[in-house]
Amino acid sequence: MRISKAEATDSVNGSSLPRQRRTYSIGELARMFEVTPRTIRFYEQEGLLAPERRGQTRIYHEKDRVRLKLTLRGKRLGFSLAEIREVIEMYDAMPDGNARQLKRLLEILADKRSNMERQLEDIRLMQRELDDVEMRAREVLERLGQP
Amino acid sequence: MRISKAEATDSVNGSSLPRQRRTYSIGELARMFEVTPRTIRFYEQEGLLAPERRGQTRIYHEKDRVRLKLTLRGKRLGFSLAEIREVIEMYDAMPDGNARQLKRLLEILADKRSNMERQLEDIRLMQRELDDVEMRAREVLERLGQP
DNA sequence: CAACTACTTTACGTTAACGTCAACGTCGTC
DNA sequence: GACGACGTTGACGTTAACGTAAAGTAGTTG
Repeated sequence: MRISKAEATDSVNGSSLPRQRRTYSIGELARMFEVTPRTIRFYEQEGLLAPERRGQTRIYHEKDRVRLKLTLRGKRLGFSLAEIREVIEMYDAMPDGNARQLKRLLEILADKRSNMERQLEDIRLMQRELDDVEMRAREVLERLGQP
Repeated sequence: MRISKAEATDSVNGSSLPRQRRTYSIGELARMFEVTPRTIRFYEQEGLLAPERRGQTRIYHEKDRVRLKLTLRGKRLGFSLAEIREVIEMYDAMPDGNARQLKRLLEILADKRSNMERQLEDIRLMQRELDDVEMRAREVLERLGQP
């Protein structure tokens, strides 16, 4: 569990200004999200990214950046790369997806939802624990005469 | 990311009724929390649990059960066993803890807190994504004439 | 008492998610 | 034209968190 901070502001699809012709090198992207190039290449190998190529070199567009962002967010929520890929793949296949696939997608989404409900509850409970522990710790500190 | 459900209701320390003389075998505990005995032994080996012994056999009390519960909750929130152990250890050492240790504990707690703040935000964002994807999926299904 | 069942230790295997290192190509620039 | 920064592809190493299999013990049940 890293504690990154940047993650470049930008909404996911509500792009009002199509000043989008920006591209990124693997290094830029890596610094942006505080990961290593190795990580990004690994995600590609796992089917989470599919950047353009100029010769050997990878060229990343906005779409790729957004995917990477979603991937990292998913990771922080404890999803495996395989799970994330599954959703991404289905999302991409959506416009022409058959009914069976779409229903499967809805299932997965429902699953992730309940997962997050549980996490919300876990967080609430955990916060109480932390409150409790912190209170006790402060009490002891008090008794030690050290504010 | 498993989707368990049980996790035996019971508050963490607000025990109004001290009908506490219940103990558990490793198997009982395992079924309770839907983990394997192996997992529980592993947690002990990693210093997260320290059950009583009757001969060779492990005997778990309420205290151990609560610890296990907190451990699993921590895991679902993405904490490593090492992190969880650190907090548990400091918590146990609290009554006679020196000021330095206590301040360190408060630091760790603050860290976990900010971690969870971020997770809350991640969850909100992720829920929006899911809403979005689900909407699109339903639209396509609609167009296929299959409610 | 034999067969279960649940428990134990020891030890090696496995998986995910990268890290690390080698060996090489390609720019820009001093 | 040598240097440094950045990129590439293998390929092997590493860590966390268990799984799995072997081999033994302890209680109880028909």
